[in-house]
Amino acid sequence: MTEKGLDGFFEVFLRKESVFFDKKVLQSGYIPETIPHREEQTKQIANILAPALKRDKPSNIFIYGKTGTGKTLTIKHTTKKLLEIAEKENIPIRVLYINCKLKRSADTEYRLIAQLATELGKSLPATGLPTEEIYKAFLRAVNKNEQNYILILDEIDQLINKTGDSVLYNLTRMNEDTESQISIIGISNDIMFVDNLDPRVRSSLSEEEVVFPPYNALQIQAILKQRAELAFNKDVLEHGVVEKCAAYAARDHGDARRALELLRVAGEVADRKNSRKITISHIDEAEEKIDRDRIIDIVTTQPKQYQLVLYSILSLRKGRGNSIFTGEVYEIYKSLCGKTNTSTLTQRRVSDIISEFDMLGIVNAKVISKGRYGRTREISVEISETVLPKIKTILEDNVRS
DNA sequence: CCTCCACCGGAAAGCCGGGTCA
DNA sequence: TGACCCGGCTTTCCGGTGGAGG
Repeated sequence: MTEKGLDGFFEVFLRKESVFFDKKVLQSGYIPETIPHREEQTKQIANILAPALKRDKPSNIFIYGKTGTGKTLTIKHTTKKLLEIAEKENIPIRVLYINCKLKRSADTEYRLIAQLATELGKSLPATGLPTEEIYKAFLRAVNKNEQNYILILDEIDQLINKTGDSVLYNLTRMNEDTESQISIIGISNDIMFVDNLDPRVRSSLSEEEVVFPPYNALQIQAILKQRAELAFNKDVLEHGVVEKCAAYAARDHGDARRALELLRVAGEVADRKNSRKITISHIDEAEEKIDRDRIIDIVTTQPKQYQLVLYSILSLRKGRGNSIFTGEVYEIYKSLCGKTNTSTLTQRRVSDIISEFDMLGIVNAKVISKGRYGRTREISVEISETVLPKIKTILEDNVRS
């Protein structure tokens, strides 16, 4: 494209009609004014938190529900309203929201507490100090201005599974050492999570419990309609589009986030095709695109050793059907390491890497017994045929360099 | 019914690179 | 500078095991 052409391109782009009126509405950070089909939960949470306005300590809350059931949204919405009132009436309440899954920021005990302290204005080194020191700093920050603190720990199960429940124990016990009041709201999408907790921690964390059931197809439709109204220009949605989006999402446990993403991407597809309407076939394309992007993203961001392992699996796949075993993979992997001058990991480690691929859903590995011939994992590739060639080229390039 | 394969997968410990502090 | 801390990645060690074949 020549420079002139590029100017033209941008100009055309600017003038081009879009199906979107306000795309933000479909993005994940958007908090709508009302949350359909969550009235019950909103009310419960509001009831529990309200005492904070009278300077009492609200009970700790444990919230659970599958992904995309509106947990985070509802909590944010409710606390936002609470804060508005508090501000108007001059009541000191501080809400701290932490997502425990965020890598390198709140996924260990040290980092979580450091993050909390940082939010309260203490700047702390990201590493180096004893954990106890970090607690003290946090406590000092909390004590500095006496008030009610509401601590929201999103995806708390991730944190606890990794680091054990001592963090929660320490946090719940902190109230004894301070004049301020700290309430904890734990959000989890694993229902079993509480059962594995230390009984003391469990009883104090789940003084109150709020459950978010999955949405059904009709509810998802309502949500989509509410957002579509704001996000799109008039009359761009072809008949049946919302219904189809909802159906996709309802198919696996009513994940509203996915439904919204699907709708957004479908809009982008329509835009790219200069279509002034979003049609049902755009939905299909969007679904495929989301799937493809996800896998490519996962694969390309893996470290080199992982890519070597995956490449070994893929090269074993052709030729024979779906029965690849750990031992074979390891053999190929070893020779690949030799060829590319990479340090070779132990089989134990490679075995873990295969499990991780399994969890990411790009491979299916189940343990089987071949009787006399030992026990191993039977590995099959879960990448759809349409993306495989692309993945392979990416891997080949990366593996070589 | 027993054996024994070829791994699985938990626990612990080591190494490294990030850092603090006196 | 050296003692010490945290966290991520690996290695070492090792007990455990489903089921085909004897």
